[in-house]
Amino acid sequence: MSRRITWEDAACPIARAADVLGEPWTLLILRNATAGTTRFEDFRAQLGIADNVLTTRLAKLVDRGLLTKLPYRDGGRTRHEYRLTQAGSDALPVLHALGAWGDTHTSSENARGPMKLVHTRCGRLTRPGAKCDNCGKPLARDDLAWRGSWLGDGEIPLADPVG
Amino acid sequence: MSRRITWEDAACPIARAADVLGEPWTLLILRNATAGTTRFEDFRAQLGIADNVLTTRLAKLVDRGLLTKLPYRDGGRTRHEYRLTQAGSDALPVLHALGAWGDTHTSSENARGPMKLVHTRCGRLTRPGAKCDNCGKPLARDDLAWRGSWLGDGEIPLADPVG
DNA sequence: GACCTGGCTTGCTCATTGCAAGCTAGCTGA
DNA sequence: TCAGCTAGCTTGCAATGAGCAAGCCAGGTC
Repeated sequence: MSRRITWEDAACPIARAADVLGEPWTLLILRNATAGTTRFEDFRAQLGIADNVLTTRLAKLVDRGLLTKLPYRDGGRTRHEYRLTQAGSDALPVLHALGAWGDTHTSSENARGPMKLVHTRCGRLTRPGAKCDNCGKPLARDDLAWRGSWLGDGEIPLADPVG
Repeated sequence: MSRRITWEDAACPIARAADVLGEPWTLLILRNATAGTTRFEDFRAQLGIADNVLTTRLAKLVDRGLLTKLPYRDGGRTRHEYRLTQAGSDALPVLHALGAWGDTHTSSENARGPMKLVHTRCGRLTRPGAKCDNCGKPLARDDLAWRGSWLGDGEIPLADPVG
């Protein structure tokens, strides 16, 4: 027997979080969802993930409540998109903590400087946290954007959760 | 071919971090190392991880600089222990972010309340951050302890990095 | 000398991954 | 009308990875 262990019912919240977020691909799917990706095909193309793995990962994220599957109109037909829920958008501090660690303790030839967080209300860079480093106002998710690194040179607003 | 993808050289720091931290078991090994576990046998017993998987995970963590392998005296003989490096201890915000998410968005019959962070200098609970919520002093790693959840009722000081 | 203990390694089996191909509903184009 | 396309899956196959059990080895103790 060799079924992979689950920590879904662990006493430790870190273990329960790692049960979803600690699988290969999941953190990157969440990263891209936070940057606004919603569609199967776009996740596939952006990540280079295999279709069947993407299918199972998206299903698990929906099952655990981080994403929700919503119908949308594409021309005259109905398709589905995966949108962040509140729980999914609440994983943002995890992504920022990972990004900070990665910036400090890893390097890559392909990296073009660290990933930056922009407070669009004042237009300046800030660290993640309760308030903007620059203007001191509370950092609402709607006023945040990512810049640099894998994103190219553009500024990417953080996706709103549904609901 | 089916070799698992590596994000070691990705442009994105989140991806580079996820390359190490996003593997099954790795976050839990780091959690236990932060709580003071240093020896192969203790990791094995505490986590219930298979020996060969533990071997490969520890090796990768050493290779990526999160742990270091140090000799120590056991009776008259030399053994080895795995100690957190600075890079390994800098992953603490990742663990706290995961814990916070897990506390908020997952539940378990086995959970006995959330995991808490104690500022041992003032003896009160605080949230992770730059300063203690209670006494306002800067939160040094040496003054922090975990309490509750998977740890039982005791208070566990956070392991010091070597170096 | 027999046994123990910590830290691996090896061998086996099943699960998961990567890849490629196929499938389906509903569109577009001719 | 009918081939072709597209998004989103599903299926099949080969290779890697996980879980388990057993074995190995050095340096102890009994």
